[in-house]
Amino acid sequence: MTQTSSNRPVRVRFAPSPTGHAHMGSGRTALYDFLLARQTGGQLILRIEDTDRKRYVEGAEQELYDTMHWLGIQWDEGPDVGGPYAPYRQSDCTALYQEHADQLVKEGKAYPCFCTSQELEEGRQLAIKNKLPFVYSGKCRLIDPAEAQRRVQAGERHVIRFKTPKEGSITVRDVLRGEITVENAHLDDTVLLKSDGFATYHLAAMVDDHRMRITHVIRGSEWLPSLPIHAHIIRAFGWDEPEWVHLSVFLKPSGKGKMSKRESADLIKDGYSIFIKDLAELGYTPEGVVNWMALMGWSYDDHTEFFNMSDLIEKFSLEKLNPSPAAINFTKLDHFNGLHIRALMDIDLAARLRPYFVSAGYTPDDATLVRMAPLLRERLTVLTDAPELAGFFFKEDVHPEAADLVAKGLTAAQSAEVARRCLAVLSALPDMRLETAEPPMRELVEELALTPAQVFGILRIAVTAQKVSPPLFESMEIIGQATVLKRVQRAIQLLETLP
RNA sequence: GCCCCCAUUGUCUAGUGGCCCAGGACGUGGCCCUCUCAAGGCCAAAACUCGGGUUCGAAUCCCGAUGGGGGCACCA
Repeated sequence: MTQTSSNRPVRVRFAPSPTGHAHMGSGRTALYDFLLARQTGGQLILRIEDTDRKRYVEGAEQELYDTMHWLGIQWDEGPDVGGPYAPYRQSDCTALYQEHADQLVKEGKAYPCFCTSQELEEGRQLAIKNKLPFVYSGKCRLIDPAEAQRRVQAGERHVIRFKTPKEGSITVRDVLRGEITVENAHLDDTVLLKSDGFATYHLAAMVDDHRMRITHVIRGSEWLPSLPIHAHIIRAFGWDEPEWVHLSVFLKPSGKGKMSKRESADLIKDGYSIFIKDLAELGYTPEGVVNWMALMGWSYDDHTEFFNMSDLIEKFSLEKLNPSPAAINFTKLDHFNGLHIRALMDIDLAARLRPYFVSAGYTPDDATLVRMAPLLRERLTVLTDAPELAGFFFKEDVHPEAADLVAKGLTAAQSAEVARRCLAVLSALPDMRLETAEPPMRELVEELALTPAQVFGILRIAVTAQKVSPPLFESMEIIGQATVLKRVQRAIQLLETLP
């Protein structure tokens, strides 16, 4: 049985390679790791898997830390925070992996392989021709160990391969899928140590998971095919296996195939991205992103979908994970983001909006931002919507299109007259508060025998220069009487220029 | 080509033999509210891939087909 909620503390690890931006797939894995660790009072370990020097990207590690922290994920052990099982960066463990590989060679469970990549490629071609699995021929298994040892010591270029059993089968257990049995004949003699002396994932991850006392390995299902090999390696060392949890893959929004680089580029044009760093810049909140990611492949019950981090820590369970591939649904992200924006308090929303106004070129003051918050809250899908919707609050002057000031069903001259009547009413007011401004304006609408839409429409364009805006009277209250009157006067002038 | 995994509305899912002529959410359409836009409320359309079993009874169990996905590197 799986041990999860209300069970003993887990030790889980999030083990990314610093090869690029963190995407939602790794974000979701890290999230589940974090939730499980917190729920059980266990530990989350961050481990950097940088055994491939060719793919290493400078700065990726720092960006990863920033991204995870933005999401609200913290770890208990890692290269940046230390811990009892250091080092937490695999490039610092090269000697350790070599010792483990040597041990297997000495025990006859692994062997040096001197084949060149050209020979390997020929082997693959042969396999295609004979409709056989693409596995290594095992040619170097036949070399006498003493002879192999001599060649290694002579400095001949080689790798270390695992001696996978050729007979029988192996059964492994995945928490979401149950037992999986594979014929050993279909398994490869996997490379453990590369010719540059660095370990492959297969060796390094198994050694580290063991020495770091990892209880649950949560990773993407692209690892499922190599799970039997990993089990063989672990058993060769005589270690205990962790619980294996292979998460479903994400499909592109159409549901046809995995996300590709090209898809990602197209996505940005629509204001979406699979990279978490981009999501932050596009105006998504960590709460929205977390809620959305958590529900991709996991569910709680029939009617609860709104979760914050502490809800998730309480409710998450491995049992409710879904093994089938899931199409990414960005409109659902929009939905969750809107929900979480609406759950924000005024002061919090104001603080989050500030940088977006700044980068749009405005100089917002905090007091105004806080007063605007209740007006914007229900109208935002992403935080980046705010400057376009509410930039007029911070503009000295506003520049409406004259034609837009003409109300539906009225001429320019009639609209100008309406604007003048509005000006008269508004300038007679003691202040611009909603309670003082709205009643007389409603009376004016009746007196003119027009609709509220006509009169307030003219005013809206005059004051905001926008056809769509936050509620008019509340907005005028924030802008203040002097500015409102100035803008209405300007609108009258504009209307008078029209034929 | 070989191996593995998966399969409920357009999408994410609930559902573990009778409570299901299948529930929720997003999206879509309509209505209400309304100073615009949202938000909110109400309503609607929309699914158990197919074929065989097992059983009194199957979305649920078994087999097969089909479809989808993943993997087959000295990448992780």
